[in-house]
Amino acid sequence: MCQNDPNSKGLHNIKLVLDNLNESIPQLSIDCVIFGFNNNELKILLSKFAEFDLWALQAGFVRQDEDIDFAAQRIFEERTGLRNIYLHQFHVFGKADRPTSDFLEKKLYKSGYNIEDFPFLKQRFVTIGYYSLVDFQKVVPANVLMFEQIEWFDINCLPLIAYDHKEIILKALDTLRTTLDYSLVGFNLMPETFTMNELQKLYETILDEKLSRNNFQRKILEMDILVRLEKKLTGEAHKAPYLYQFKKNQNNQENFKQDRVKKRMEKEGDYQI
Amino acid sequence: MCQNDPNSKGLHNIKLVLDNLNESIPQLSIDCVIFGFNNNELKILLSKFAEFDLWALQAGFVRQDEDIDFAAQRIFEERTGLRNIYLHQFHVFGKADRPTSDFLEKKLYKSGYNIEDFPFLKQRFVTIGYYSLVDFQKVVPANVLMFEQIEWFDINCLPLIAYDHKEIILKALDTLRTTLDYSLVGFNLMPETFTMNELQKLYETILDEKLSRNNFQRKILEMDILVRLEKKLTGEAHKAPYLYQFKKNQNNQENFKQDRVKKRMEKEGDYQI
DNA sequence: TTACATTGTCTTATTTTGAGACAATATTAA
DNA sequence: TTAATATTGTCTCAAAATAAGACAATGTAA
Repeated sequence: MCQNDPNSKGLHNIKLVLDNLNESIPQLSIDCVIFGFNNNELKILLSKFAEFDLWALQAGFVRQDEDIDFAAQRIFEERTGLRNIYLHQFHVFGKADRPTSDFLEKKLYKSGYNIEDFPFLKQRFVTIGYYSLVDFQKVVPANVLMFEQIEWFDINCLPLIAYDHKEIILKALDTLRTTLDYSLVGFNLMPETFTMNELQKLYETILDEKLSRNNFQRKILEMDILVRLEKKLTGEAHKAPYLYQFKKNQNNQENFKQDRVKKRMEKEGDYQI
Repeated sequence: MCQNDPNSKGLHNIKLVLDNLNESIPQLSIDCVIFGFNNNELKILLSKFAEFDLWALQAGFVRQDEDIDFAAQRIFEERTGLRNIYLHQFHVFGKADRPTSDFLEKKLYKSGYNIEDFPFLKQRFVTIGYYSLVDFQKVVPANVLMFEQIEWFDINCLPLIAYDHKEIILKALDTLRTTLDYSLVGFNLMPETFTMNELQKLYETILDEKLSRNNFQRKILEMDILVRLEKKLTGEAHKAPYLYQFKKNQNNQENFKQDRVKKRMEKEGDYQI
């Protein structure tokens, strides 16, 4: 499942990072929060630093001749193998006291590197957060640079997270929840075919709230974004559910739309006119 | 109305820009889109480059020891005199071909400067867009750096705009429209007291659509965010409207909320569950 | 005093949402 | 073979929200 190039692991790849940095905009980075859905759990893809028990978002830099959106695509593609997936730029994190990478210092020193060669370890970076929604089954996670492991983690069960990436993850999740677009999120996170119940579980997981079965089905079908296929015989002792598929063409990644706001407004006693 | 320090105009202030840049994160800038409402027109505050017929957003850089949000506040305060106004970070613009400041080159050369001293003129900057909503009457526009004029422009009647600032303005406007929060927008853009009709005009202007008078009044009053004051005798030949005021305390700038999304969804044939 | 334009509010029809009910049905147990 | 069971697909009806029309109230001008 996981393509690990043995040559692209460990701290010796710090040179590659340096090379990347020299061709990139200084003190600016990109962090990708990659969401997948599997086993009724919303997951994100994290990479483990070689020689540290620390996990981080899929990150990289912006080359001098590169659009920031393209840089995000490149970083995303390197780690997932997927192309043409919409990445949504959701927030810039730029506190003056953002954590730096100086935890690497000691190990680099031990490994015989000259610390003076890595001034960026102590520099504050401003980072642009992107998130994406992917079909869990289609991703082939790949290690890059100084990471030695890449894995999916349940959003409710995260390991020790590097930098302020926990905050970035929470902000991405919040943005996903408050701007949820029903057709787009489902389209990207679900496999080819699925049952209505599986789809409902996805939205319940993202929103962290129970939805009523009858009304969910009615609304989704009214939206006219699904094709009903044959029944799925699950082998279980009850009526077999239909399989569904998202209608093709109709989904336009560029046309990312927001939603899910009214409900929050109402909860807070506010609503629109 | 406009505080113009004669010492802070013209190209000779390019040195100040240089000083700022040397203490700042390279190739990263901040652009503030400042919205005001006056005379039933939605306006933004633009500054004119000295010696050019070119207008630009209120922009600046992020100091090495400064939060990006704080930098935006500082830039905003310099130009408006206002403090503690919420600035909403809405998008990062980072195309590889973003226009640079090289149009300044010729004039700097003529003025006897050494062009080699200004390498940043040809560098691509990534810029973070912020927008804010302010009470038109409270702003005291001030020139800074190499700008010689600062003025409000009707959103529908803009002058020649520098860089890609037109695109940034349109994106800010789009964000304002699609995430409109009724209580917050009104609270910030309206003067102390106003009539219901004036408030309705504001929303109609922002949304660029006509709203029905009866339902607007009902909904706004149901939101319970206004205090009704005495009537306003306008001298016109009809029933006098009441004056209103936003309830104090109740508005929390940190708690910026989104709205206005459902309607757009519906127009596009999509809606939430 | 009347005419007029606009305001504040009420009413009614329509649409949307929330919640319960029930028949249909694939499998298991008897 | 039949009954029991759990889940599915759909319908119904009440409640809530929204849209649109109507009308009395009222400052000012004629």
